[in-house]
Amino acid sequence: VARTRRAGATANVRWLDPEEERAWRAIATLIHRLRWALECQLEEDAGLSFIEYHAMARLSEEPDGTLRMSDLAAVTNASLSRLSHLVTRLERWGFVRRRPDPLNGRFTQAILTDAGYRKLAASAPAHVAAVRELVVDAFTSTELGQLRALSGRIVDRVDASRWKQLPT
Amino acid sequence: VARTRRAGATANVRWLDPEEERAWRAIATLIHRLRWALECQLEEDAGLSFIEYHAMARLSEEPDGTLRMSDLAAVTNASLSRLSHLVTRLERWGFVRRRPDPLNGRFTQAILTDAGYRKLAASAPAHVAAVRELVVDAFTSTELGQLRALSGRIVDRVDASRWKQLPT
DNA sequence: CAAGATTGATCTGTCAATCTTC
DNA sequence: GAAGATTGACAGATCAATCTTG
Repeated sequence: VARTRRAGATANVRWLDPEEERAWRAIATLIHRLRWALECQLEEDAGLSFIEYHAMARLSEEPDGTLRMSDLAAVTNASLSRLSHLVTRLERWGFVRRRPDPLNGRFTQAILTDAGYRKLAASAPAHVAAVRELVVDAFTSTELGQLRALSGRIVDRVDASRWKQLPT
Repeated sequence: VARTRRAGATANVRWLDPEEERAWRAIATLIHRLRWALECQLEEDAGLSFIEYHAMARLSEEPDGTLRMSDLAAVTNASLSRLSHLVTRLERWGFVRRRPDPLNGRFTQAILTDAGYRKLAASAPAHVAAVRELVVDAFTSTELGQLRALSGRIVDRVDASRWKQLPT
């Protein structure tokens, strides 16, 4: 992280010891490289970004392929503004369409089109294969459980922190 | 990931079972949210992005505060082009300066300035505190070791995959 | 007027093309 | 001519401001 003591930071900071430092670097590398690899895979194989793919995947899990923009933003960890730009793109490509929620005109529904379903169906196998290759198949089911638990603990910490908030 | 079977992807794909799916989602959430939280923390407390901070932190670890651009790119997981833009910014702010490597003019050295050291020293305590709060202090040292090992295994897989390559 | 959503300005990252040094 | 580095054009994300509906 920061072996900056010699630079004059003399405060009473609990610096990371070597063991902690190594663990932290491993995790920092993970969150960078794994993300990058999956972005590349989707870009190459499907011409979609990670978030575009996952937005469509989430829609496909709804019985009617429909979700409110604000709900979709929440499940994809995206800001509403980012999602709006992104859905504009997906709309231009014909994979999603938008309409005001009939039940409450303040909401906007994002709806996966038939072309969207087909795109997803064509893209999913390669993506799942990559997730297996890079993550799932690297572990026993016990280890996978550990990994899930440990990851969950960090995410809980984030949720409890002052940075839990996603952008506007 | 993609429960898209019903959308027509009938190929012989090994889809994720519920257990695997849950583990994968936990990791996918982790790599997104943790990164985001740390970006926010550094932005708020130091006005630096994650990668700007780490570029300076790596420089500070060298005895002379100096690293070749290509080496700095490698250790920060950045492309040379990204790093170049980024160092231009750091240079404008007075935290880093550049000069051709005296030993071999093809290389460019990035050098942390005194102002850069001071900036880092001022920024490090809050960042380390965040890393502790969100990650390190959430675990026993045994668990931290596990986390490091599990993360390392994924990174190894990425390195062995066709997506290991970083961009130009 | 508050919640949901969109838009436009701006900044950062990527990609391709270029420049320099050996 | 190839490795290291930079540059400029473009795509995508953020932030603040705005619009719309209840």
